[in-house]
Amino acid sequence: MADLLDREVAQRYASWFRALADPSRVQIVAYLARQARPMAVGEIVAAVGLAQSTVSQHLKILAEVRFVLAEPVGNARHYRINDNCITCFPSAADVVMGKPAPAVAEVCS
Amino acid sequence: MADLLDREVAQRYASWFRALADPSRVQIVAYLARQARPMAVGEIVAAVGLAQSTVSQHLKILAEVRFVLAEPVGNARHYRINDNCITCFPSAADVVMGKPAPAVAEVCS
DNA sequence: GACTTCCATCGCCGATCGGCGATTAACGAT
DNA sequence: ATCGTTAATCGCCGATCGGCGATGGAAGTC
Repeated sequence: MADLLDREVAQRYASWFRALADPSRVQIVAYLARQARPMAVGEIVAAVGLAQSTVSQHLKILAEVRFVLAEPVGNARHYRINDNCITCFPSAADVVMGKPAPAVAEVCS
Repeated sequence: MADLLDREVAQRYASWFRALADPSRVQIVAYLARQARPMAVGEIVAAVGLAQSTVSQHLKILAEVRFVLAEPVGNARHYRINDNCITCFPSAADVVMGKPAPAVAEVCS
């Protein structure tokens, strides 16, 4: 029981993985990660081909774990990838798979 | 729409993330990844402190995506981490976060 | 054979999920 | 003030999840 991953850490990582537990959300995050500029919701809707309300709900889930960040632009809202997650999320995957924690970065703010 | 991640790839990755979308399963995988030898179900039950049926169900989910492998040993069943996942799962996290696919390893058999 | 041990499976429960259409709210333009 | 436009929220649905106790089956022990 000594080398059992701390429950709070496990819970945080699980919340990250749960945010990507849906193929549409995986596509949205990967899509935003590949864009140079922040994208409006309508553009994401066009890209993934789901209803606007559905995409909005997915974006809310992704924003709650701060995988994506939003900024209001006039009438619209632009979403972009959170650069901190680009490094800290894969490192979480490393930790789960047994590699020693790579220094800091545990919390991607 | 061009740089939208392929749906099938997104689905496979989502199934991996969904397998770790629960803190108990994160603990189980991390636990097995840190063990030198395969562990019996009873040992895992003792480590995580859940009912035996619950742990067995979690192990089934983890085995379905081949994060863990099982081998019968006499009366018992020993579970161990799938070494292929140690590299291929974090690389999936990299792909989602926009890093170019690191060569092969896409499928951790 | 009878008995124990180990684990998978079943059935049940409340809770959460993923999808959608409809509505509401905020903003820009006229 | 009245329109469009954009996006968040609401309410509903069926489906899945996570937990448990109980049952069942396979392998070891006596």
